[in-house]
Amino acid sequence: MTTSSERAYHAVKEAILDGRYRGGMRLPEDMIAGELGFSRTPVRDALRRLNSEGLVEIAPNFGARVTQWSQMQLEEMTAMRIMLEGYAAQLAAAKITPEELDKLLQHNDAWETAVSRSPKPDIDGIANSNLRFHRTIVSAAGNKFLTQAIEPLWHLPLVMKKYAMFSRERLELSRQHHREIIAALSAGEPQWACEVMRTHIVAARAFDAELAPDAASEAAMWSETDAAE
Amino acid sequence: MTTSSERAYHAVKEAILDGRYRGGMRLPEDMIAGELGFSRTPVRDALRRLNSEGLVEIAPNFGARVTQWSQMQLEEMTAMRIMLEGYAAQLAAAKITPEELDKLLQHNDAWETAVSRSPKPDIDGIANSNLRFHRTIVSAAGNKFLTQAIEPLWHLPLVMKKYAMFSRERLELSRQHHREIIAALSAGEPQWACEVMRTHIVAARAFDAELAPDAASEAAMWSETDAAE
DNA sequence: CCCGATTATATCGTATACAATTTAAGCAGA
DNA sequence: TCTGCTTAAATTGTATACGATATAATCGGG
Repeated sequence: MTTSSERAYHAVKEAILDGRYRGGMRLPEDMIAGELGFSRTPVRDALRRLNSEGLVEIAPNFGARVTQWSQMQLEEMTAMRIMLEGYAAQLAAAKITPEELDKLLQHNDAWETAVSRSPKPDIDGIANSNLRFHRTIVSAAGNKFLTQAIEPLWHLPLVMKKYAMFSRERLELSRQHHREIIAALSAGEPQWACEVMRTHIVAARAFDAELAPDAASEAAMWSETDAAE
Repeated sequence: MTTSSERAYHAVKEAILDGRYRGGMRLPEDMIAGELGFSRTPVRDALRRLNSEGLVEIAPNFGARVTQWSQMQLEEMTAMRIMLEGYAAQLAAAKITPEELDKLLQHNDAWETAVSRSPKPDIDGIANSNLRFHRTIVSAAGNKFLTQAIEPLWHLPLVMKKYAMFSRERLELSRQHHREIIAALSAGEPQWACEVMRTHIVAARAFDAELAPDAASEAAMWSETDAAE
């Protein structure tokens, strides 16, 4: 049986990533405890854990609120992803196993299925399979500290998936990138893998910036506090 | 007044970095609480926070123990430092302020003083001023996520400072590196700064590996568990 | 003498109670 | 009406109690 702390952690995390708990919203321990049917203790554990992952911020004697990122921080996160995931792809190319490659193919199949669902692409499906795809590569890189450094940076795209504009061009380009990444990893070419991965993330950033210049900052900045005034 | 959780956190962290709590040692909440004069609650908070920083590992219904790193993980950590601190130096070169540069000079002065203390170098002084030196650069880089990713990687050199061999050559080389880093940052040369910083860390790794081939792994692997058997 | 089951101990997981602190509200006075 | 102080409410910080779980020790059988 999983502990209450664990379940509280996942429940709150999911609520934040789903957008039910929005940036800036306060998260009183009592409230969460009431919603989930636990006491404050496990909720406290969960909030502090989320704090260390950067999803919530805690002020002494005041409590937790959902982190809201500024436009500048969004750019900082992306810059980090480019560096770290590029490195991950490089390492993975040298040591990825057939099993991991197979898993990668499966996630990519799921991704393509979600993309070509009619009449509209399956946004949740895209986000989930995409995350698994990237996570598999980082895992294959086999550096525990790299994994820990990257994980929090994936919160951003998940929080913002609802605001993302997935044009047909963008999806087609991502599809090509995914396939080329798989090719580079299969071929065991570290530098190739690194550069394609960087391209993949940079291109996504460009689409976010050009197609929806304000959506990102809006999504990030929107706060419960502001709304109340 | 700082909270008990905060103080417990710093107390335990210091004990680990000082080597009083060694790798593999169990840290029962009751025991720590007794030593520090707190109840279990704040100690629990502290241990979970240290867990997320990687200094302790927690198993459900078993408790916390001080993390011990394998030789491979030590290498992974260093590889991460090379990448992240190189990037930090690059960013810092473009935006460091005169105040930060001044602070950097002060930490370097302190470092040189500690190095040339007679009759023997001041190991603690070296470790502390060195950490402040590096931390100032990362802070000047102005990327919050970069800071968070690097901080846990500094635990390693602090835990191992007592085992490190600081030969005169090594200290002299580090001195030159520090000065060149300052020069590159002053000149606002990102690429120069990045490469010197990488050199600095790689060189340190080489000294650790060559001068004391087993000390590192010994320090890392030595465990309370093993000793008891 | 060794091995498996059972009890005992140590430790954590969670709930709850109360103290401490911060924020917000209300009120008096200028 | 606005400012400053006092009071009230909300929320966290900490201690403690009890139940749950894993590890270690003990005991009986082979």
